[in-house]
Amino acid sequence: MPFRADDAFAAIADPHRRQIIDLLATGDRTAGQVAASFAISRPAVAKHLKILQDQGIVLVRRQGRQRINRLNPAALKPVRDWVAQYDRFWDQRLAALKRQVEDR
Amino acid sequence: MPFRADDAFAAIADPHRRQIIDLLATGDRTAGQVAASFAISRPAVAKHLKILQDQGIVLVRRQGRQRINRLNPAALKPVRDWVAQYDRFWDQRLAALKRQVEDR
DNA sequence: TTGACACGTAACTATCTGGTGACATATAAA
DNA sequence: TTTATATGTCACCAGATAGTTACGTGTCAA
Repeated sequence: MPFRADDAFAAIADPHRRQIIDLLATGDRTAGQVAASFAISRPAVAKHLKILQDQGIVLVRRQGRQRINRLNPAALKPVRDWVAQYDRFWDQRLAALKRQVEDR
Repeated sequence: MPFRADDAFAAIADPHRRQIIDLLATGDRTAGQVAASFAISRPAVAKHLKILQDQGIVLVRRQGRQRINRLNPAALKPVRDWVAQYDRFWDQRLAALKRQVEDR
């Protein structure tokens, strides 16, 4: 049984999708604008966008015949939290500070 | 051209591999011990371990006929750093503190 | 040396994935 | 209404992935 790519971890596994996220971090973009930034075809980008949308990482609002994509970084929190477990292994000081902040 | 799963992001995309990482975080384990913790076959686990080893996320030392696997969380840093870019979106305060620490 | 054990590595299969081109739909403009 | 634009979606393909069983290799014990 192969695993289903249905979580945030799988969503960010693809380099193109990470690039899309990084691009949207600089500002909202229509699907066409996003596609124009990549060498792959528009349908390929649309698929990536859909996967990101399904995970809530990208939110869409319609504006006329355009669909404006907006980054929702909060959806990355599961990934961030999982990885943050291991912060202490490479940065004790930072982890200690972080715990202080979070426990407050 | 499909993407090659050859980075840390792809390595942690599989739920089994994250479980292996979480298991090794509690202590070193032989390949057999790791395999015993999962419903999938031993070769399947061996493959996952190899992928993690190739990324440096898991280190191996031989001890007689055993191969002891040890977690090397520092190899997760690329993931952590990428995700951390977006910390500020959901926790301004924490991000500010972090920058203070890191810039020092 | 013989056998058991721990482990890695084929070889193979089913399924998922990312990609493409062609087509459908909906909105804006002429 | 007609045409152009923006976008989503379908059908399909090649390659990657995760899983299996079978087998090979090296090490310890009797």
